Amino acid sequence: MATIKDIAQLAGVSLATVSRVLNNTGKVSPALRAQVLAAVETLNYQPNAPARSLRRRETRLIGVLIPQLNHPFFGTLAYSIERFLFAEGFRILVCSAEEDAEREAEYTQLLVRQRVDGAIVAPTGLDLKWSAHFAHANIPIVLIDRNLPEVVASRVMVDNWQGGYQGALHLIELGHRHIGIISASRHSQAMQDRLQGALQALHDHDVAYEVYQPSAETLQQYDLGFHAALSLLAHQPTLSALFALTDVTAIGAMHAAVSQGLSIPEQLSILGFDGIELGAYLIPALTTIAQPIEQLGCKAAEILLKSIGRTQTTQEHLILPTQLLKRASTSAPMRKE
Amino acid sequence: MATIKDIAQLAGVSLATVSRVLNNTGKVSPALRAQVLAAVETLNYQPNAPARSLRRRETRLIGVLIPQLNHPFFGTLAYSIERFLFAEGFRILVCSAEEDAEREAEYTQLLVRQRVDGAIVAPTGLDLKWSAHFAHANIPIVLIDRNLPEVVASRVMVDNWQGGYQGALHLIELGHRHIGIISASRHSQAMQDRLQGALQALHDHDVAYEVYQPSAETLQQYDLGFHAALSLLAHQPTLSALFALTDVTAIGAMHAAVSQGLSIPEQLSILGFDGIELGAYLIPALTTIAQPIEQLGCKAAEILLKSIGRTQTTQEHLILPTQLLKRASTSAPMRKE
DNA sequence: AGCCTATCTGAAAACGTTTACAAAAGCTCT
DNA sequence: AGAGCTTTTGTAAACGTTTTCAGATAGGCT
Repeated sequence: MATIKDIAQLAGVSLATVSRVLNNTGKVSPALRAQVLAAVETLNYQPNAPARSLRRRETRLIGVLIPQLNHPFFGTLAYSIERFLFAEGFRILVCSAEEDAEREAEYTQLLVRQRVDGAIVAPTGLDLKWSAHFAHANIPIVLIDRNLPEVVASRVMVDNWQGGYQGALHLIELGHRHIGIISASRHSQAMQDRLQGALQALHDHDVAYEVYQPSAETLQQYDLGFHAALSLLAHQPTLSALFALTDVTAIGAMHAAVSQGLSIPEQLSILGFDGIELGAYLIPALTTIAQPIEQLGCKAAEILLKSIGRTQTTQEHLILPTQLLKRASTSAPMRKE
Repeated sequence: MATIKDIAQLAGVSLATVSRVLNNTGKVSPALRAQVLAAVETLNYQPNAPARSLRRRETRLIGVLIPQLNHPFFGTLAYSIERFLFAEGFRILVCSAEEDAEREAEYTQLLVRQRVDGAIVAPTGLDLKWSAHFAHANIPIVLIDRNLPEVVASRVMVDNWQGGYQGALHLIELGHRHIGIISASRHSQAMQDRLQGALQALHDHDVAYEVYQPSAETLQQYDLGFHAALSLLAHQPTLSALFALTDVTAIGAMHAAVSQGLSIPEQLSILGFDGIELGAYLIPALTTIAQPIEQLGCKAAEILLKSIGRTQTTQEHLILPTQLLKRASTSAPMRKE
């Protein structure tokens, strides 16, 4: 691989001059500039990023730490971040913590060692070790999706409470009077907020409900939705709608309903939460409370970029609204006679 | 951030000694080792990866260049690669080319500049510029999923022809005697292989068929499946099964069939190809010819790692078999009277 | 010609590691 | 005590950039 030295030699100039034309910094005469450029061309020179990072003390690398890369929500998130940052000349290092605090901390150290210029992290929330690593290395971070009050950092979140309210309201307005709610996790703040929002709407309109809370954290979301729906439907035959606090959970619930011979939405309405793309592919397509995933990623990246370089920045807290995506899995309840 | 120098100072030893204990290389007395380790601990030292890369002339970074990160197939692929390489102490730099040759080439240069130790690439196939960049920089690559005969490199592929044959055979054995095939792209070698395999099976068993080939490349796979199914069903009312050469295309076809009031699989069987996870979530769950996605990623990573460091390696060509995932979207044709 | 400025160029020092080499220190033996 | 080892340690030179600083060159004046 050609280095700046080779170029200097071939062009008959000094290292400094080469560096200057490569970076468009300082003054260099048109003649020399042309020679250098020619040499760059013939040698097919590509600057050595590690060397440059070492000297410049910046890597133009951003760490993206998410709980699961293969989950459609986080996949889309990573994708939107990648797109935004690419345009700004940054690359991303994706790390999938697998919902495991150990792995999360390990990955964080890796990012620190890599000297990323910043990081966007959707924490597992199980542990805060990782944040100390970033803090100690003085690496700016932006929290995304999952709120952790203890961590001081900018954050961009979704208004989960409002989403929960909105979702429940949708079902109420359709005419449902007995609604099942399937929560996806007992410990996640986001889930609690969604649940509280939904409950508020139900109270406000004086509608009956049942809540299913998972006992253990270990279950996969799909299975959880499946079992939750089965259990709710068995014990509460008058339920006419299910509000699953996660799309994947909602899909599990859909399968459970079908397995019981119920038709959706005629006999049972099902509402999800997240707005992942695959929901649109289902039959019937899933009505859902959509998070602005793309925007979440872009805003986080934008805020992060602003805080890189600054020594002291104020923390921004951005809360984005959810949106009801009315598709085919919800409708007015069937009249029972 | 603490450097090796700070450690040396605090521990009262030389830089070389610190480096030696950090890397477990060379001999160092237990006493000094302990002092160094203590200093590392108190200073919370994290090695500077760029500096290390510069000196060692290796980055432990692997580029992963895929056409679309948000496509479930490639998302899963990236994920499986990430997992495998993490265990081996490598990180990945994911790049999503967006099915755009320009972007692909641009990303390649980026990876070269980053001095990745190797790359796994699923080429868009539109152009070969990228491969020249890697070759010139002497960076080993492994081709995955899409075969490009012109590129000299190891590759791990799926036996698309056999998958096509297997899929058609499945439908034939169910009793279908008039089968529609929806190809997803006219130019992709993989699609052609799948198509040829399917046609062979149809000829071998003397079964009638219709093929739909997209005219332009621009359509999204889902829309393509939708329109293809609509067109086939309109012109060929005796079709009892559709074989879509891509899962997402199959999903489009499913929606089209439902929109025509057909029930799946009773009135129309639908078979996909890829084995993406979301197929299992559909109702009815999609029967498909599954690619061993996880294995594809792991094997590619494994082969790549073997060739890093070696100056001259033989090229490996690995061809993995597909597998029929019998789910709910195919069945024997309904008897018509 | 001589001086002053403005412009351009190059030598050399950094950035944080690893490593070849040499120096030092500890042995064992005569 | 010193020779001849082996083991442990330190010094200094790389790796490929960027950047400071001083030096060179050229032009415009008197």
